[in-house]
Amino acid sequence: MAGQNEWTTTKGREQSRITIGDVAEALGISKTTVSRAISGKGRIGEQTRQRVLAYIEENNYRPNPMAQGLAQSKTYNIGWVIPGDSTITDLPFFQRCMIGISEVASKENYDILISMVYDHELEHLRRVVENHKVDGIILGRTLIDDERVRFLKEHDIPFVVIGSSSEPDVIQIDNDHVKACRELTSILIMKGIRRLALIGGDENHVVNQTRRRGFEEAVAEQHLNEDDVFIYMNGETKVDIERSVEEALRNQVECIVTMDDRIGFEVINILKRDGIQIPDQVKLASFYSSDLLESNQPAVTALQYDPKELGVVACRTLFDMMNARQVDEKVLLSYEVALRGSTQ
Amino acid sequence: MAGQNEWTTTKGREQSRITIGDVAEALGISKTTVSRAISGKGRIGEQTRQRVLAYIEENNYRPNPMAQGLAQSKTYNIGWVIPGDSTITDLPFFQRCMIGISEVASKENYDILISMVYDHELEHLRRVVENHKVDGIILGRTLIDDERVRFLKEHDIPFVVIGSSSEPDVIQIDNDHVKACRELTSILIMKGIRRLALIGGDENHVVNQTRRRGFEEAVAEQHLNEDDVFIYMNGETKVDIERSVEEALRNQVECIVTMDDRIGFEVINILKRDGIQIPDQVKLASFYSSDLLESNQPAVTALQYDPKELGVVACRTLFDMMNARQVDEKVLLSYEVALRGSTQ
DNA sequence: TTGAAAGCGCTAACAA
DNA sequence: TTGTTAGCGCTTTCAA
Repeated sequence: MAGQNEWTTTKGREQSRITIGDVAEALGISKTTVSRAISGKGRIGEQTRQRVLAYIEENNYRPNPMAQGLAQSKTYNIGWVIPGDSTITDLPFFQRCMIGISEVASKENYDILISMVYDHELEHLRRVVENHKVDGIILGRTLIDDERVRFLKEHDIPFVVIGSSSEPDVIQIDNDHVKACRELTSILIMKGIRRLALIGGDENHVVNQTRRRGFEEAVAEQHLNEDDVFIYMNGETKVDIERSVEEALRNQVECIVTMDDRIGFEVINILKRDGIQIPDQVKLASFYSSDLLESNQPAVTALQYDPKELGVVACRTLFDMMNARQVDEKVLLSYEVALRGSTQ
Repeated sequence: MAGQNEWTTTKGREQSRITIGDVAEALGISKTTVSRAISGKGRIGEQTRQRVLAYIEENNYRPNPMAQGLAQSKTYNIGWVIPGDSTITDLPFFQRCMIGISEVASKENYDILISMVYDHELEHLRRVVENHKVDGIILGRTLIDDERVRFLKEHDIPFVVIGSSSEPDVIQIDNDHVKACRELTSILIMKGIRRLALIGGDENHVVNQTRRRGFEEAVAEQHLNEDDVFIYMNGETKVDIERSVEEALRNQVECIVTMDDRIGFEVINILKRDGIQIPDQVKLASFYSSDLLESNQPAVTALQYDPKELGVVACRTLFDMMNARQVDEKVLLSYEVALRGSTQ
């Protein structure tokens, strides 16, 4: 347990590092030429280019990103900001987004600087931005009134948001929640369901508002009786959800729709506990799917999105912005409705 | 949906940036002096120091980390590597570790470069290391035979591992799993339990091996009959776990011990489904706790660790290494045994 | 206690 | 097509 260990100094390591100057000297050409061979910018003879590339490959030379950064005012990092209060259910979503981001970023030789920031606690975000540690930022979940968004707008750094924002002039990548929720709800109604409840989470999250809107639009379009529809928001704790479920059942709804997988999962547990059969006694659907719901018995009808694709598109868009290309203010990705046993 | 948007060029933004030269000029002193005031290195008059600091504060000047980096061969980034195949149950653990890491790193003006790497797919890790994007690395979960560890050792970059490694000369920060598992197991035995089963996960994870060892040591110390003890490893899927539980029950164990919260949770679901009462018909304990187990009815007896503290210690240790200070090869953090209703 | 000057490794005008 | 020459913004000898 107590072995001691000492480290070579930084200097010791760095000595081994080969620079663009070394390459140039070895090849009897100038640094500029080497630089051009690497970057592809500027004219250069195909022959020299190959020679340089070959040498570089062989001696596995790598440009020093710090030096590149200093010369080009670039960091080769993008910031990935997720909420500090992420729960276990958010995490897999962010993880998959990140896989997409990472994939795109890697191709451009960029890395991901991660930053967890709590609402109203921008300290870390501020550091990253003011220290110019990143060239652009991707923001995870957004709130209705998001300080982070406002902060970034003020600082005039390229950023995109995964999710939707109520703030104007913010580049957003999101799934088409309104349309998706409208479609799923409509399908349920067309299946003959006449009384239904929606149980949702924090009203301050843009996504929850959006889902609610989709639900309500379907209800209106399908001319459902308003008295047959029950909406319970802010289902944060188990107790909240329990109360909502009870009330929904008391109101004899035929189907409970939950806004996300966490709530869906809680509802399942409550129903199981009380011995209420899905879908025989009450049907269940969710506006967001996950393993938890898919592997349930019966599997739960739900909307399916592709978080990784969100990450990919967000990152591409961010690069467009960083390169001063035009981008759409809002991109909406598609979704799938997965009808499963819980609404049979 | 289709608003167009264009971005100011990098140049436009950078113009506003104030440099150490500007500060020096404004104050009528040299860049060197300003640099000294900021870094605290070298002699400098208290008066000038204050004057510089005040000016900097007022005009909120920030040193350009790229330039600092280039001059000092530092990146001011540390790498945080987590397995690409992390599951929903791993994520909260990593998240909390990261909070601890971030806390320590921030104080040293460091940021976190995150990298998800899959087993046998070191590409991204290689990029980060070979491009010298980080000054040191913290590795998340470790495997018995970990390619990442070997890769990092070869590259002679400071790194620490959260968890344990079978590889020699690797700096490790971990909880004292052996002792913890031995203690919990002993307590169970001393409570009078004579037949018990252990259900564990992937045998290739160091942590699972370690937990098993603790369990076995307790069994030996307490002179339990070997025929009364059943160990089932590699409980990856629901089906695996189901089989283990069935077998354990057939063997009439009095208590099931699970290696982590995921398995514990599965066991709970199986027992509930089959109408087997905890703790009346069988007791349950887990070598790793989480919300899932704590909020269960009855709450599950389990070992409690503090992932954030792991992150804190890991990061501090890493800084020690980066500064060529001596560090212990292995640091073991403590734990708590939480006795709850499931073993009453 | 302060400053001048060189240099970190790379890019980009401008010349040739 | 290639090279020369200034920087990028900061640190760090070395000298004053």
